[in-house]
Amino acid sequence: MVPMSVTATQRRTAASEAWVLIAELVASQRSRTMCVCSEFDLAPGQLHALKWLDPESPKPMRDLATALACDNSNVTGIIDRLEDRGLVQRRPGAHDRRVKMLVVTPKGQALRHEIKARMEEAPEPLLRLDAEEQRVLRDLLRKALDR
Amino acid sequence: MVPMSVTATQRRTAASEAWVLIAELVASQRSRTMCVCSEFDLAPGQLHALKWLDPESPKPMRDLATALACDNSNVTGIIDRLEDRGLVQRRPGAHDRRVKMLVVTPKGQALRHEIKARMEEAPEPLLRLDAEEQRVLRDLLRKALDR
DNA sequence: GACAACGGTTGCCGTGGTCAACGTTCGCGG
DNA sequence: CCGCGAACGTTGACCACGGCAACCGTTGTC
Repeated sequence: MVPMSVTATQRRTAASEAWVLIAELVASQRSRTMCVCSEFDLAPGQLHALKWLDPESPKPMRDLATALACDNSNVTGIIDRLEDRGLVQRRPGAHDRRVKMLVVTPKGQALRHEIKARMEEAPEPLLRLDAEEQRVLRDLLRKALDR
Repeated sequence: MVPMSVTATQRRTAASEAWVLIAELVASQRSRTMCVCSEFDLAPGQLHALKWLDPESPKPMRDLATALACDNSNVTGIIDRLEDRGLVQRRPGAHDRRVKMLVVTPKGQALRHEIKARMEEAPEPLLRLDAEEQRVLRDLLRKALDR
């Protein structure tokens, strides 16, 4: 076995354990997420796409595909359905006629706002921490994610 | 607006912000999860099922459906594919002949072990915290999840 | 013994994941 | 200026999974 410093070993272990717990927390909230989907009659992919889109500045479909970590062709279908509902609009790119920019309609913006509000509600396990602990947790995550 | 104590307001805000950051962290690791899936040539559902199954004690399909927060009929297909690969086995229930217990084969156990090892690797953002911060993060999550 | 309830399977349908192939557009080098 | 490769989006095919309804065999209860 390759020798490893004590601190390096501990670093990996604690972070790994934290990661497992995070995965567990998210998994335990899966049904709640699904509830939000059915509440707004949106499929998961459509929900994620609408949540990611920026009403302030239209984004090319390519960027959405990257954000969702999926194929380009996949985004076509998702946007098709969002467009059918009048939540999003395809608009030809200004400088590059290959790209299509995704514009969130007013109707889409309203729905997006509701969705975000519902999804940002903290799950029960986190609410069991006291105020100080919650702040510490938030700050650690901010630091890790470089915010 | 309904009056609310300062502490209650702060509680909700900090926990909610933490939750948003957690969602962001998990989303940023989606492509890595997909890599693990393709690495072992398993679809996401099959991977989660195999990960959840307990080689030590067979579980009824019903419990798996509950754990995956999905319909019973869905589990049938997932187990079909895992069984076709010889990773799990259906076994008639001992006391109740309606239920089928899911047994992980030796081959399935080996694969499960590999999968868990790969999925437990901490993502890069968490590794940027120092050892002490990682421990604090882990302990907070443990407390929240009641471990 | 009839009957509701439960576990699992099957069918159908919609969503979304991959991949290959295609049309349009862009940028670059000859 | 022309040609060529690369990029963006779409389409088609195929599979994995999500829900729902209907069904069968079993179980527990009245």
